[in-house]
Amino acid sequence: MASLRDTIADDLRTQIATGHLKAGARLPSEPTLATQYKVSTPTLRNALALLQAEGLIEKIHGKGNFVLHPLRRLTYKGGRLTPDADLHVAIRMTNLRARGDLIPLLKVPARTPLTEFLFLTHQGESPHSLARIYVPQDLAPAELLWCRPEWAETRETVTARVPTPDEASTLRISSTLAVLAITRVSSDNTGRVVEAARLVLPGDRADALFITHHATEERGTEG
Amino acid sequence: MASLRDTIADDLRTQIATGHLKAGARLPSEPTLATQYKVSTPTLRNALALLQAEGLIEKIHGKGNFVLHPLRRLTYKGGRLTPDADLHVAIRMTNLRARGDLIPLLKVPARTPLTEFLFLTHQGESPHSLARIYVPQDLAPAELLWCRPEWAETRETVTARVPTPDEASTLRISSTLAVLAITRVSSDNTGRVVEAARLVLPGDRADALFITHHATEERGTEG
DNA sequence: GAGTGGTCTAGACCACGAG
DNA sequence: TCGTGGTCTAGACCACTCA
Repeated sequence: MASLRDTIADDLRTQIATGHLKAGARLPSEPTLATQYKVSTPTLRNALALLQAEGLIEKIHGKGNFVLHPLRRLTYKGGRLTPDADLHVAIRMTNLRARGDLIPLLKVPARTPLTEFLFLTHQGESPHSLARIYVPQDLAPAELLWCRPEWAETRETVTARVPTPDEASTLRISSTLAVLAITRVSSDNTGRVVEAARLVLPGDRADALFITHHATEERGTEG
Repeated sequence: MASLRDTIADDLRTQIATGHLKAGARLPSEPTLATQYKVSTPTLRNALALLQAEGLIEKIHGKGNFVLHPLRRLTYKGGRLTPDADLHVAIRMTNLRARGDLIPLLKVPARTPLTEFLFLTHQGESPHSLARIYVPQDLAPAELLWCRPEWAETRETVTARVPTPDEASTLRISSTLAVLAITRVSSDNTGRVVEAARLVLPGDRADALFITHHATEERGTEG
C-alpha cells in the first residue's frame, strides 16, 4: 500500500517518461494539481519534492514547476574535467592563505600563500559543475592547470552527499539532489602536493569515469 | 534570514557535533521538541528530515529518533572493495540470463547464461555496501573474484543518486540519503568483458579512492 | 494586482513497538 | 494499552514573478 505522495509522484514520473509531460513544460499550478489528485497542497508538494530530488522537475518561485530537459550526462574523466564543445567555463582567481582543511590537504604549514581558481562550468544555460583548485603560490600557476608535467600521482577521493547551501545556490540545484564530491590531490615525484581540488558535480547531470590498466606483470598491489 | 526548519536543524547539528547529544542517544519525542522550539510538529519533522538526509539521525517508527554513531568511513579502492577486519560479507550466488541493462554492460547477446554474486557487507551491526557482480557462466567463476590475471582494463563509472526503495531497505538507509553508485566493467586484452559489477555505497559511510600514476614519458592521452 | 510557490500552523487519524 | 513516529488535512500568511 503506497502513500498518496508516492502514488502521485509515480504518476507524474510516468507522464514525464512517456512524454505526456514534455521537457520544458510547466506543470499545472500546485492548487490545481492538488484538486486533480484530490489531496491537500502539502501532500502534493511532498510528491513534487520527490521528483525534484531525482532531478526531474525544477521549482521556480513565483513562476511554477517545470519539467527539466533530461540533461546530457557529462563525464568527468579521472584526472581532469572533460573539455567539451558547449561547455562554458567561468574562472575566478583569488589569493588566500592556507587554513582549515586546506592545510592537511596540501600538506603545507598554516598561512602558506595559496592561489585559488574557482571554476564554474555551464552546459548551455544550466550550471554544470563547480571546481575549486588550490595551488601553492610559489609553484608558478601562470601557465596553469590540466595535466602538468611534474605530476607523478593523482589521488581522487569520491563521495556522495547533499550539497551545502552555497553549492546548491551556485549550481542552481535542489538542496536534496545528491552531488558527487571529488577531492583531487596531485603530487610530484618528491611527494610534494602541487595541486589540490574540490569538485562538485550534480548527480543528475554528471558521472565520473576512472580507467585502470592492469599491467600483466604487476598485479595485486593493493592493501 | 534562515527558515525555522534550518535554524532547528542547525541547533541539533551542533548539539550532536559538540557531544551534547551523544551517539546512540534517543532524541526527545517530536511533540516535545516541537514544544521546546515553539513550532508545529510538521515544521519540526522537516528539520529532522534534513538531519536524516545527512545521515546524522535514524528515525525508528514507534520508538523514536536516534543519533547515529558516526560510522567510520570505509574506502573503496578503485578496483575492488577493501578487505577489512570487522567487515562481514554475506554472499549469494544466482544463475540467470542476460537481459535489460546487463546486455550492453557485458556486451553479450540476450539470454546469455550469467552468474550473479550478490555481496552484502556489514560493518559491525550496520549494513555497509551492496555489490552485484555478473560473470558470464562460461568464464569459470569458481575460483572467483577480486583481481584476476586475465584482466587488462577496468572501467569504473561513478554516480551520485538517491537509493532505489530496494537498496534503501537492504542497506537500511533513509531513502533521502545519497549513495555512491559504481558500475565497474573489467575486460581482458581481447576486449571481452569478463566481469561487470554494480556497487552501491551509502554516502554517509563510504568513499571511493582512485589513484592515477602519471608516467613521465606519456601524458595527455585523454579525449 | 493577480498568480505562483515557500513556509508554517494546529490539529486528525493510522501504524508500529514495547510492556 | 500507551507512547512513538507516519501521513494527511485545510487552511493562513509571506515572497517572488510578471503584466
